[in-house]
Amino acid sequence: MTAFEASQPPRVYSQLKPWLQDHYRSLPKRLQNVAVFALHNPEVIALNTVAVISAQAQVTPSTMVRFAKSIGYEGFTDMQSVFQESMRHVPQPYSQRLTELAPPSEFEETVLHQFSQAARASITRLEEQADGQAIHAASAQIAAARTIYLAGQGRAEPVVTYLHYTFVKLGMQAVVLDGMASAMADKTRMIQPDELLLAISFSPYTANTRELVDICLKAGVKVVALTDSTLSPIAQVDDLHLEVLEQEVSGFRGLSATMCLALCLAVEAGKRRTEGQ
Amino acid sequence: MTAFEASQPPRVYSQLKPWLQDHYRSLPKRLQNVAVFALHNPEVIALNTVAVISAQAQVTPSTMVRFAKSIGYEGFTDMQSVFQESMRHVPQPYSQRLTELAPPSEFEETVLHQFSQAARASITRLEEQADGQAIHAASAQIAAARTIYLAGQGRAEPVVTYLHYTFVKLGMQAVVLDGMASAMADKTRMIQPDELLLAISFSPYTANTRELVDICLKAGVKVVALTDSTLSPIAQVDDLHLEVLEQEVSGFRGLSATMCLALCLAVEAGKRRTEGQ
DNA sequence: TTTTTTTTGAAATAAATATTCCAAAATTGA
DNA sequence: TCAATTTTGGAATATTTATTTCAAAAAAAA
Repeated sequence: MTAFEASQPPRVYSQLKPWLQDHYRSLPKRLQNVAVFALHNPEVIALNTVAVISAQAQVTPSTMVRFAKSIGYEGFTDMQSVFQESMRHVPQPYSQRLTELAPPSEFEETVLHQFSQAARASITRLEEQADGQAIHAASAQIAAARTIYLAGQGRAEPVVTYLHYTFVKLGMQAVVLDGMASAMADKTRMIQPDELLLAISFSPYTANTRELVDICLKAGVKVVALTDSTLSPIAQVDDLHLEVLEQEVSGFRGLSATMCLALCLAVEAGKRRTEGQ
Repeated sequence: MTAFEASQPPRVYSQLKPWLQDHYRSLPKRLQNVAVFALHNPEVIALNTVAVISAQAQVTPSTMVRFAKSIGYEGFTDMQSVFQESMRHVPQPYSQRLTELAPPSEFEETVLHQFSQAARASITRLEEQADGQAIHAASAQIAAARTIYLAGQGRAEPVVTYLHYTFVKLGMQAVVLDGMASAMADKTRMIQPDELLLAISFSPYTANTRELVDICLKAGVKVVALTDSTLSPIAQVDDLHLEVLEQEVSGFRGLSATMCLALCLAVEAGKRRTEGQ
């Protein structure tokens, strides 16, 4: 028994978060990991057995029980009941919320509401209209490439950053093409035929990225493009391109659907590579 | 064993309802009651033990088990797993059985589907749980700042990039803090009291960003933090922080909801500034 | 470094939970 | 009505699941 015997642990999920936050720092490393896991996966804790949960959290069952006790509960079972409580009376997912139809009474539409709806609609649209074949082919080419070069500016740059992060995490070699326009062109000319350019470009289109695509195509380097419409200059050329269109809200376009597609593409490619195919 | 040995019972909740309706009339009276109870209280079945459930349904535990068997399941435990499935927001990749509904179509679409669903769920969660007051206060502080400094590494870096892009587009001065840890600290020490640090940090947490936050707080510089949970080291300090949690799919977290919140924050701040308030 | 303390995982144990069995009750068919 | 059949509940059993224990490993202190 370590501590926290004085005050009782919370019996409702909403109070559990601050409680955990208070005690987090005084926990050992492994138990801190469990704390993070618990807050991030409440539904897993609510619905599974210690064995299953601890496997997912990458700890042993003992650690799971220990965690429950060290934050004040009688045991795992006791703690689990609090997580289960959070799932009761929760609006069920199978009650399909029609995205566009949402706001019933609340006349006051918050900005967050607007952007959320736009994001959800964009993702739904991506899901429905995405070219499965194209994603298939693109991930295969990415998986086959020795090095992945990433190009994109402006609104596409966060996508490049995210893809770079994800590829590296997956153990794939990825390089971001940045710097001055001329320097980027120079770097691009060094790309080998067994490597690949993944170009991301959105409206308003900059000539720069198109230029890099042209250089690669001339040199026989494979190119995969990610754009917001076939009107994009880099989709003109007859090569592999994926399309994702973000819904606009008062002149602003988000990146929610784009990020979703990017992650999907990266993971798919990573999977393909580890499968050796 | 009474019947239904020929065709297998459904493994997903959505198919369970019609299945139950089909077999309802051929069940004994007491088991019919249980069937009605099950359809009306799926969450009770998902979250409790036979003893508790059968008490609520006003039958004995034996009857509960018999019911599960008579509609084709191996036992109560087997049937319960189907009810639990209905409560998970995202179909778990670890879920053993893809047997029943495993789509013979393209596998790629399934992966996209998973990530899309996770993204939508995350956005919905953000919308429901977001602290409107906190967003309000954060955007006000950002609007008031002469210059906005952005810090974030790893998975947070794309968010930094996107915010920088958006702020600049809105005509607000924004600076990305990057480079070596020591250089970042030096830059941070130059931040003035009428400026602001917008720090983004996700699990697994790096000490670095926390350090920058500490420097600012000591110097009396306003800090707004964006994290994935209150366990984040930068949420520990008593200052303004926003929370956004991305649903995980086979170990990968997207950025869809985060990007949505980031855009919201930036636009809200921009609006506030042009309104001169 | 060495010692002491804390933390951790594997195996053993305890507790609970689901399942089976069987006799009693209810239902059905003559 | 009475016998045959089905259905049901309670108790016994088997299985699963949580918990505890203890020695090894790791971390902290000396």
